[in-house]
Amino acid sequence: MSVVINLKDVLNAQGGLLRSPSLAEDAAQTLRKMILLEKLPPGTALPERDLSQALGISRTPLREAIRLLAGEGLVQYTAARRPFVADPSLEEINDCLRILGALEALAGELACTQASTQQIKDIAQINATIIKTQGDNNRLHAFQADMRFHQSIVKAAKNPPLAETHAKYNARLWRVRFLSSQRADGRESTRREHHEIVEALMARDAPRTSRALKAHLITAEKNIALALKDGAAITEE
Amino acid sequence: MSVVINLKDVLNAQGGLLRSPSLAEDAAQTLRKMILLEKLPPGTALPERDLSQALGISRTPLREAIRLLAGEGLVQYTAARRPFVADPSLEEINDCLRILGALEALAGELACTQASTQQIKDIAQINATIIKTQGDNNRLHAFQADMRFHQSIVKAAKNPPLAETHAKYNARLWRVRFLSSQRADGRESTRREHHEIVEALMARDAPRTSRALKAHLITAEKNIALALKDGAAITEE
DNA sequence: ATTTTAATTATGGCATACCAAAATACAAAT
DNA sequence: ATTTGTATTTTGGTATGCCATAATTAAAAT
Repeated sequence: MSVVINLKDVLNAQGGLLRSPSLAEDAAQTLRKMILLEKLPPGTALPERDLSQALGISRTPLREAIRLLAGEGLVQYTAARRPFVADPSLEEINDCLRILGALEALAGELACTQASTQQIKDIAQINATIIKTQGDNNRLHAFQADMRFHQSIVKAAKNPPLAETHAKYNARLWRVRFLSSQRADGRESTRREHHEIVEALMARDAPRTSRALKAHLITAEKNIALALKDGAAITEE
Repeated sequence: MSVVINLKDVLNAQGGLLRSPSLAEDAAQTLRKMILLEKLPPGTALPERDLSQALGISRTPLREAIRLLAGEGLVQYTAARRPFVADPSLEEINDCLRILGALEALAGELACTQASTQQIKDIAQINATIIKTQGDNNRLHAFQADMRFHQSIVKAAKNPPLAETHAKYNARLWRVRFLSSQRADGRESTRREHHEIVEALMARDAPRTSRALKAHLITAEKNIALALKDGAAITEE
């Protein structure tokens, strides 16, 4: 062809400020969303050529995006190194939940000594919002608020690597946790446990906070097991 | 040129069985060793072209190798997205050690219920070997035995994601832990703490094992701080 | 009809070339 | 000598093409 246009420039001109510097990260974000919202259900093959064409980029950045997701555990490889959307068994999910529990317990412990009073206030504030929007029919918003609650605790621990690893396991478990959050079952116990967590944090009682968070994650484990039993939109192993 | 040789084939023919299926992973392993042994000291720039040429591969797999190491925290990026060997501050090291402590505590807890008696015997055996080779002058061997001790505990927990994340933080801390292990200081307390860990495991006492491992990592934190104070081969921040 | 085997196709791994932006070196001006 | 502006070089990001192998299909033999 005679005229070559640079996609990056075009998008930069159009999108204005909010452009990521890398197509790979953009693609990773897009694929992440598609996986979590089950546009790409567990088990789906992820051929480089098709996907890159679908996203309008070349194989190189798409490949990198898939590697990123693999690092997060959202994508796995077959023996022949073909990537597909991870399809974790209940056992694997529980393995991850226990890790998440340990990470959040540590975060809570650290937050008791590291968090500013403002940060603890913020955490309490987020929880208040969760309670207020309890009745809303928009489950996605409620769920995202819950995620913010946990993230703000981890952030208050002021341990960047911890925040990073926590975020990774969070992403990995996002789908099943969202699924589980859509059931009314655990809602009351969630409310109670959140309250206990906030109380413990405000008292800056590290062991108590740690215990409360660990217990909260065990409850989550139970609720997820129930949600998966019901089948819902989840593919069975 | 007229004759094109395929490097992969040549290496396969030469190296025999022990070939990794991917140049990227090979390169990652090579670079990992170079970083840990300080052939590539903290702060060293990692330009894609030079490195790929040095390793005899193209930029594509080298790039992927660097991304892998970045995922492990061994490599960081500048604002301009130029990779360099990570140069963690003492604070960052301590952040990681606390995470490692939480992970190993969880592993010990799980191992108490999940490990086979054979696995616990193996762990005790590894510790016996460590004690036996205490006086050896080959500190690298002694250190590697210590690593095996901790890894075998994590393995006994039978939680693959936990093992993976643990390995990652282990790699990230390998250099400083090795450095610290070369001092005689903490050797006696290490011996004592290892003993307590093994005892707790054999008793399958989960809280005790958890406590012992957490305490062991806190000791490590202290020893590392001392080792870094002395300067040694570590670049100051 | 079933199993084997051969041909074909699909797919990931790798090398290479080009581009834009960042870093650097250098020149000129003060 | 210091600073500022400009040219040059370096470097990471991306697209593309080729290759070897795995996956699949077709054919043939039993």
